[in-house]
Amino acid sequence: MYEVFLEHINRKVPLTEEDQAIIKTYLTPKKVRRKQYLLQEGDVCKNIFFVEKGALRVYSLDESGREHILQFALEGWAISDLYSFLTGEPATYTIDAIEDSELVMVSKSAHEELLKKVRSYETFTRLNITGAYLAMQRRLTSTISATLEERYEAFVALYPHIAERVPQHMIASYLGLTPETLSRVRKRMSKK
Amino acid sequence: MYEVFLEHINRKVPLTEEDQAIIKTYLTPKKVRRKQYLLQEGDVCKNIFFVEKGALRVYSLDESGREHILQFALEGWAISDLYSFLTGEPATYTIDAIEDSELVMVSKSAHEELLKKVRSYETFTRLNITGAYLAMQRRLTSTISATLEERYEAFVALYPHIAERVPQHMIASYLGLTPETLSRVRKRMSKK
DNA sequence: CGGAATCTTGAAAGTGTTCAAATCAAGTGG
DNA sequence: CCACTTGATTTGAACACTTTCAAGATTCCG
Repeated sequence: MYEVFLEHINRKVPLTEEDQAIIKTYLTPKKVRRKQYLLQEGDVCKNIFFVEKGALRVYSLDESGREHILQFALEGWAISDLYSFLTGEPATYTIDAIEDSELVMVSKSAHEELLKKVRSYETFTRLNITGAYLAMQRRLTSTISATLEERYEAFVALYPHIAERVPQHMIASYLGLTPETLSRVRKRMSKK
Repeated sequence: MYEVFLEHINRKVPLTEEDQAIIKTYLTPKKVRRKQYLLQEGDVCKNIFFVEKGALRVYSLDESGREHILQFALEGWAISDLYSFLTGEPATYTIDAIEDSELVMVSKSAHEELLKKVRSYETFTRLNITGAYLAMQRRLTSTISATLEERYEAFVALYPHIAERVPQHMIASYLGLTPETLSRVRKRMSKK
């Protein structure tokens, strides 16, 4: 158990056997079914989830009830409402499962102790958040300056596995446009 | 010298006198004039800059030569093309000074050594990037789901000091709209 | 003072959204 | 395994909003 997760850390920061043993004692496994909530807007986010298997999404809801997907997470990815997790404020995002999934949970107290006790865990956390920051930076730049075609193309090029597994209206939501528009964009593109 | 920078770290992670002394040996001061480049697209970004005084911006240029501002940086903020800095790839962003500014530079080798030698520096780096990540997440959510009025209002509420010191067309660029549109948005808002 | 940059305003063009309906695909229960 | 219900995707037409292009007004800085 926890192999996917530990292997994922190991790829970024080499872990000693001892580190691995310590880390394991702080982890909790969790299985969720398709459409099941992991976090609902308004609740406090008490965990970081690592995906061992399956697919999830984080999204916000606006006044008119529309969903805006902030992030997808497949195998090897981490998912959380980080602001709520760190501050204890109510979550502004909702997390649910797109497919039946198997997760590893790290609670807030576990996370804090691991940061203190296992330096490699802090380094892993730093590298992880740095990667997430850079990915989001690219996405923001593309959202602000690229055409719809380019944005959809860039998404498929960067996350082909997601495009295959996730319904189109969710990809539209991630890209910040309506399902109708994405359908038309795809049609325009297929004509070339 | 370096007081603003060290004080900024201290606010996030308490530093011992010894830590401070070590860190100081890795820093280099730099002054730049208004409109001066710190980094140009295509060059490799060799430093992280901390602003002690002044105002800077990071932006990308699209095919038609339009500027898209990714970030402003005032006193106490850090600025860099992090992807280029970390990977050694050519920068996709340009950095220049909006006002005459005083900076503290951390070179790549200095950054790496500090991460290894001074644990508080790694913790500071982790907290810093986490804060930047959360700020960008809010911005992305607002870009995708809010109206122009709301986005401009949120920007002014969050960064009043920037709105005062930076020309409007740069704020328009940051928000991802044309200067004309921002002018009209402001007019609409003032009528209420 | 004078030129450059900035901000504002107008009208036309372009682009994405909305709303409604049709088509297609998938999952469920009999 | 088929019939049925529900969800997802596509298409069309009218509409709303932002951009573009051009020009005028204002402010800033050398």
